[in-house]
Order: sequence, then structure tokens, then C-alpha cells
Amino acid sequence: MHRLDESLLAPLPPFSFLERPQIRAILDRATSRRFDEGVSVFEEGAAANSFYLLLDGTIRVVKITPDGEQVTSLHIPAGQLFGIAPSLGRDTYPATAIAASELLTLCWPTSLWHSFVTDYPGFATETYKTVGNRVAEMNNRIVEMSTQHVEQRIARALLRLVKQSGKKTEIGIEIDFPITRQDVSEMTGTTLHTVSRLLSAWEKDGLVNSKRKKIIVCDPHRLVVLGGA
Amino acid sequence: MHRLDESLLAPLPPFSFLERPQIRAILDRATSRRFDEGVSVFEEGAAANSFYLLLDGTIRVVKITPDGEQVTSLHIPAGQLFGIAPSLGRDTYPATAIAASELLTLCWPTSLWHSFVTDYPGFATETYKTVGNRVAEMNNRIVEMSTQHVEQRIARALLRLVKQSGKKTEIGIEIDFPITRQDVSEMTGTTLHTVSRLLSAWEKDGLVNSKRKKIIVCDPHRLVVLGGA
DNA sequence: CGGCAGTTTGATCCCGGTCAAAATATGTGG
DNA sequence: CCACATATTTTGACCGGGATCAAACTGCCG
Repeated sequence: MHRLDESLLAPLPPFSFLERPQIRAILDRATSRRFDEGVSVFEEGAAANSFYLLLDGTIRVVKITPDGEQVTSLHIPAGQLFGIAPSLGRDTYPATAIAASELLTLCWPTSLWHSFVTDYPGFATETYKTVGNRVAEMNNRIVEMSTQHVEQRIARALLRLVKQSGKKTEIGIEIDFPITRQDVSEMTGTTLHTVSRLLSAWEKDGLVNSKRKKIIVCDPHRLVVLGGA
Repeated sequence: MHRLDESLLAPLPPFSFLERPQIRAILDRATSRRFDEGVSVFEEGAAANSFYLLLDGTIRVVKITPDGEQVTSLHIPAGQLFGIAPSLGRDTYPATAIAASELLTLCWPTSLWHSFVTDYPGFATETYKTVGNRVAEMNNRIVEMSTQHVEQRIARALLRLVKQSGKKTEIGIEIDFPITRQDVSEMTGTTLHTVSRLLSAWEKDGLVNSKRKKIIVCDPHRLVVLGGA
């Protein structure tokens, strides 16, 4: 295992209050792991033996229903902790984490969680802020699903992805990991058919520009309008 | 303010690890507050000045959309903490808490949160378990809304309420706070009309027995079946 | 170049929302 | 204790968004 640089962690919220030696200590106990696109980092219900920091790539957090349908509850962008079941007093992962793109992660055994929380000032606070944001996002999802039509939900889903993992191009903002119509439908509780029809229509209107596994939002503002006043 | 008894808190999870003197100290800093049915304890977006323990009654956690629609994201039964925005690093309440029935609460200023967490062993851990359960419940809501039909969602919503706040009667298990068709529709993302129709049909089948603002589940098992294999 | 993974598009159907109105409880003041 | 106002529930008729079924099309990779 090659030695990781401290400047990697210093700017990230959970570690931003720490001194270099502390970061060094944290890094020295970390394992670096790579995952290919599509593989799962851990599965729902499995023993939560490790927690992770996402250095590069995007995580898709999914739940799988008894009859095999997938529901995407969240996307996690680079720079955030994930698999932090212990923070909520769980000893098993509440959902499956899938690599939406090739991933680079740091990984610690869950047994270290407690010492991180007690030894490193700000670690707990910052971590719970992250949890808080995710809870807020889930809450919004629930409100959306209860009150909005499919078109609005899809518009908002795209905007969320763009805000979180958008990469500027000349033509618009691109979602910088591979994403299919099916993926979008699993985020919004619809079917790939409906998503396809909608994207086609939006493409005709110049709102988006999408290729196979790629979506570029060209006119975010009009998408916001579609997403509901 | 009359003196509260320590045996009130001792059996509740967040305090179960504490000694009597510690509980005494906590109680002495608490304010006891009563709320009438229908009033709101705090509003979404308001400064989170206090956190609460629900001694008696049921809380309905709602979000209100820009166009005035209400969405119920959670019900909280007696014995649990609520309004614990500080635990997720928020300084404002993420949702509105409404008294589903007459309430009795204890209330502490948010400024005490930090000292509770650091001074009382097990307090943080147990609290985060509660948060974890609520997150899990929200996750389930999302999965349900994405994959299930209205009938299944309503069946599950009733079962959840019955499990959480059920009171046994000769005829079945009764949801022990006033609840209207409208309330159920706000929990499931439907309309009161659909809920009414369904409840009428279920009543004919002997599955439930409902009066104005009252729902009694007579045959939970068949309801589980309806809720999805 | 064959084959799979992803996308598009059409045709059809039905669940559940919307509109409308009446029936039934509950509460309140005189 | 009754009469009226208000809140909740019920039921019917209708309709439309989006799921479902079906099939063709289009990259893309080995």
C-alpha cells in the first residue's frame, strides 16, 4: 500500500478541524480500495465492518425490494463519508452502495469509529451535518413523491445530480458519471419508458442533450421552472 | 412548576444508563409543557431553541409545500425525544411538529444539548439509535412510494400506526389518537376520497372498523397480505 | 460482424385523481 | 334541548397521466 498524502483529507469537512499529525494518524490506519463501475461496495443487511471515505467517483445508494426492483435513495459525491452505519447505532448497513463510476475510497474498520469520534474534535459534528443533509434530502424526496407529477420529479432529480456532480461543458452541465434512463427511473419511481419519452421531448426543446449513458443539462433554468414554481 | 418524578425518565432509552442523581439533574432543568390537539409545537424553519421529550400523546411531523399541501413524514409516539435538530448539526427545525392528540412534553433549551451528550453516558448513542430508526422508516417510505400501489401503501401505513400506537380493544387494535381520512391520505400521498373508498371496502370485509376520527384494525394479518407479500 | 445493453416509440389500458354533491357527526350558542 | 354551523365521511361519474405490453432501433464492445 502506497503512502497517501495528508493534503488529501485536510480540506474535507470531517477533518478540517484537525492538525496534520492527527490526519497522518488517521491516514495510516486507512486502507485504500478501488472499485469498478457497477460493483457493490457493501450490501444492505450485511454486517457493517467498515466505514468509507469516497475519494473519487460517485456512489449510488439503492434498496432492493423483495421482488427485485431497485430504488435509488441517494447519490453520494466524492469527498463524503459513507457506510457510516455506526453513527446511527446500527451494526448492519441499511442500504446497498453501488459504484456509479469507478471509485477510489479510503476504508477503516468500524471498530475505529468510536475513537475517531472521541479523539478528533469536530469529527462527530461534521459527520452529523452530513447525515443531516442526507436526511433532509430524503425528506424532500418523500414530499416530492407525494405531491409532484413525474415530469417535475424527473426535472428535479436531474437538477439535484447536476448540482451535486455537475461538470461544465461548452454545451451545458454534464452529469459526470454514467447514468441510464433506467437509473433515472429508479430515482424517481417511474419507468425507463416514461423517462425516455420525457428526455426525448426535452431534447427537442433544447433543454437537455443526452447520449447513451450521458445526460447534459443545457438549460437548468427552464428545468427549474418545469420542476415546479 | 411542580416537581416531576424520576421514575418518569428512568425506563426511557436515552436515560436508561443513568443514575438517579443524574436523572434528577436533567429533570430539574426541564420545563413541562402541555399542548392541545392540533396545535403545533414548533414550525419548520424556525430557530431550534428547544428540544423535547414526549411524555404522552402523539406527534405528527409534517412538511408543508409551497402551495399549502401537507405531507406527513413521520409519527412519533410517547417516550421519544423530538425536535432534536441539534443532533444533526441544524440550528433550525426541518419540519413542523403538530399535536395529533393532547400532548405532555418535557422541554430543554438547545444550549443544554451539548452538555447532555458529553455528561451523560449512553445519551448520545441511544439518541442516535432513535434517529437511525426514523431514517430507516423514511427510507421505507421512499421505497414504498416508488414501488407500491395506493392500496398497499395505505395498508402499510395503518399497520405502522397500529404497531407504534396501537391500543387493544375487544374488536381489534385501535389507533389511539384521532385520525381522519385526510390524515391518512397525507401519510400516503393520496386523496381523502381514495382513503375513504378503501376504508369503506375494508370495513365491508371486516378488515377494519372505523368511525369518525377513529380507526380500528380488526384483522392485521389480512392487512399485511394486502400490504404486499 | 454478431450480440447485448441501452434507447425509442407506438398502442392500449386502468388506477386513482378530480369534480360534484349528499349524508352524517360534532359542536355551539341561544 | 333544539337549531344551526361546521367538520368529516361517503359515493358517484368522469377522465387523464403514466404504467404496461410490444417491437424496432442504435450504438458499442469483443
